[in-house]
Formats: sequence, structure tokens, C-alpha cells
Amino acid sequence: MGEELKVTDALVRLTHLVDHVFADVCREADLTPQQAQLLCMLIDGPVGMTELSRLLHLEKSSLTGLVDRVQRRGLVDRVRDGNDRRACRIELTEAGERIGQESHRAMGERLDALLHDFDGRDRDRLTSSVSRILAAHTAATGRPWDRTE
Amino acid sequence: MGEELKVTDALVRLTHLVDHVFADVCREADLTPQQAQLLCMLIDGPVGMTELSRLLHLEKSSLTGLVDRVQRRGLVDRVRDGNDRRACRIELTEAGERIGQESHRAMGERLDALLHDFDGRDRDRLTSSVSRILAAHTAATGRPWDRTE
DNA sequence: TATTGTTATACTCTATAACTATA
DNA sequence: TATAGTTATAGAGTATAACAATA
Repeated sequence: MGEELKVTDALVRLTHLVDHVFADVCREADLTPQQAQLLCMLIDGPVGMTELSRLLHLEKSSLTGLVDRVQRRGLVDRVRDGNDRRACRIELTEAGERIGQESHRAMGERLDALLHDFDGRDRDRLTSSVSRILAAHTAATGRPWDRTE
Repeated sequence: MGEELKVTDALVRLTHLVDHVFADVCREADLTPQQAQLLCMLIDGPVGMTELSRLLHLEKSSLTGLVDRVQRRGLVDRVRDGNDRRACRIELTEAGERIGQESHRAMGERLDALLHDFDGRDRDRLTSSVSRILAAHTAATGRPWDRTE
């Protein structure tokens, strides 16, 4: 029963499920999902506003307010770019780093619980399938969908 | 390179990618993602506010406004419940049905494009993996994450 | 001229608390 | 008393358009 599920519908349902898990984890960290996603993008180092708006799929003007609120909470800082005096780079504070890592850990834990009956080969296969999808998107758009890819 | 990707991180990245695709499709239909998700939940028939708020992971009070706006656009109607005079059921109008179907089709098309190099067996394996994850969540929460499962 | 980022404005989305009406 | 749904309020998220400063 339910075996006629189309793969595209399966992906949509999986996405909504992971979205809900993410929302729960954010809530526990007292972050909105948007704020948490912002922190995620900064894990590997500071990023400028224009690049961030591309990564988050947001207008720059929307990003300004988002960064304002996260900065007000002490999780990120705006640092001036040495080479371009128009630009600034957003970087995690120590507190932001801590909360980001903790949320990432909590997210991994929740998802791992859903994968409890996946053995090593199952996981590798799933990871590999996802990688192919991400690669297809990168090839189609000419740019990686996020910087950690 | 990148082969040490953890399966949980892979799921998160996939989710964000599908979220972006969904946002694009919604934008083309001149819907917000939240409005589109609401329409999705009504495809198989009318649903009451309390059940909808569970499906969408939203407080009932938040849902009231969302339904107001979608109703104002003529995509859904509130119909009184014959058995319980407190309750109402939200149902798609003809226009809502049309837009919902069209968005679903566009979503499938976009995702199919990302799966262009998946053969039948690849798709079945992926679908089956996703089904196991959805089932694990259903088992853990005692309730299906959405009504179409 | 083009680019980086912000401001102003008007919506939409969301939660909390208090409420109405019905069960 | 409990449940279905709404209202009031406040804050967060978002896009469009206009802007400032720098390249």
C-alpha cells in the first residue's frame, strides 16, 4: 500500500518532514528558522551581504533586517571589508558559533533517530543519491546551491 | 572530495534545495509557500481548522489569517460543518484546485529535471528510502506527518 | 555606470493571550 | 468543562522602490 508513491512526491514529503524537524530544533534554540539558516551559512567563515542574499534566496533589503535582528541578539557581527569600503562581511560571534554548533548537533541527532534502521550501505546509497541531485542542480544553475558544496 | 558527507547533512542540504525549488514554483503561481502548502493539504478534500493547524504545524490563530488571505483570493471557501456548528471545513474552490494542480505539476517537472540521470531502479530505491524515513517518523509520533501518508 | 548595502513602506507570517459560541 | 475557531496585538520575515557611498 502506498507503493505507487512517485519519487518527486516522496522528495516533497521528505522536505516538509525535515522542515518540521528543523523548525522544532530552532524553536528549542529560541531561533527562527531563517535566523538559524543564516548562522548555518556562516559556519565556514564570514560572508558578504550580496553573497548571503544569493545563498539564502533573499533580497538584500530583506537580509538587512534579518542580520540586524541576529546581530542585536549578539550572534553575528558586521565587520568592514578591508578591500572594498562599501562592503561588509557577516561573521559569527562566539555565542553564534556555539548556538550554531549545538543546533547542528541537535538536528543530526533528530534525523539519525529517523534513520535508526538504515545500515551503513543504506546510508551510503541515500547519501550518494542526494549528492547526485545536488550535483544536478549545481550543473543546471552553474553555481552551487550553497557554499559548502 | 566531499565524499565524507554525512547522511544527515545530505538530507538537510536536499531539504533546502527542494525548499528553494518550491519557493520558485510558488512565486511563478503568485503564491507564498505557506499559501501553496495550505492548498496542498486540501487536495484530497475539505479539512477543518484544528486538523489543518496540526498538518501545517501552525497555531490555529495563525491559520485563521492564512485562510483569510487565501479565501480573499478566491482559492478556498469556508463551509459550515453540518454536525458541529462550531466547526468549519476549508475546501478548494475551482480556481484553487486549478492552481494547486498546476503548481504540483510544475514542482514535479522541476524535480524530475534534477533526477534526469536516475533510472527506474535508482528512483525506486530513493522512493523506498524516503518511505522508510516517513514511516519512522509516523511510528515515533504516533501520527502521520501529513494526511496523504 | 555599476555595485554594495541601507532605508522606507506595505504586506504576509507567526505566536501568545483573551475571547465567543457550541458541545 | 472542553473544544472549534476568531480577535487583538506584537514582532519577524519579505519584496519593491528609492537611496547613499564607493568602485
